[in-house]
Amino acid sequence: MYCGAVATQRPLSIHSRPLTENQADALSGVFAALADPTRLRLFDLVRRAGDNGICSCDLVEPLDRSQPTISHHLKVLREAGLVESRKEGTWVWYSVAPGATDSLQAFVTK
Amino acid sequence: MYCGAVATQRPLSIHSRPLTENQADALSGVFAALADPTRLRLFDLVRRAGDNGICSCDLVEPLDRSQPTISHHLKVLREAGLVESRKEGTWVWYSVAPGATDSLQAFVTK
DNA sequence: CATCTATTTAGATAACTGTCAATATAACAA
DNA sequence: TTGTTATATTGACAGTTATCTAAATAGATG
Repeated sequence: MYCGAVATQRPLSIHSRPLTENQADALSGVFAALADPTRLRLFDLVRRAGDNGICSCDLVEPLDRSQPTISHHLKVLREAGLVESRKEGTWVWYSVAPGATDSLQAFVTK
Repeated sequence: MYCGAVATQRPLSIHSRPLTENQADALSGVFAALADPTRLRLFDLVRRAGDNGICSCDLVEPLDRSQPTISHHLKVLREAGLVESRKEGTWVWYSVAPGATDSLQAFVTK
């Protein structure tokens, strides 16, 4: 068990502590939302669309997946807080949620 | 199919194009490595250890998982290019790989 | 060599996930 | 109302994964 480790290392930030179980659950959930290639490309496409967003109907063809599959992935992204949607008639427009990647940035750049 | 979308949005960077399938595969793999709470906490602990790294034996107890499970997760992190390991006697020391989070930062901050 | 310890590998299992076809729902239009 | 279109939900299935116990490997030390 003892391997001669010494406690001389300096924490990355004096204000932060190791991730708690709850923090890790929450943050890993956001990572998980982007851990699928189809979903990652979906998020990328939505992000490129800017403030107007992009119609769900325009996301099926470029990703070569069935419409239900795209719908499912968009739901995952939405529930992870990465995108938001607004309904307009029969169409649904997706755009990047405000602060979507804040938690990721905070973790990845610290 | 047609939903009245107009191509007025400006790309996030004139130098970047939508993620290709290959790019998405690669990048989502890195996200996947951090998409598990235990692995995320592992990476966090390794990162806090600084340049010296941290002995694998000191990662089992704080995460409350069996030693083989921790070994498995460290392998996943290593294969994702997030950590590197060096053997010292019977112990293995883990530290953050150089440029570990570069691809994540590039995607998340763009 | 024999033994002890740290780590990895193997095998098993339960849970989760990405996908599709089929169906349901919702909104518009005639 | 009837029909058409866009999206969501359901149910199924194959593949992946997180976890454990048990066993194997590797290195240190008598």
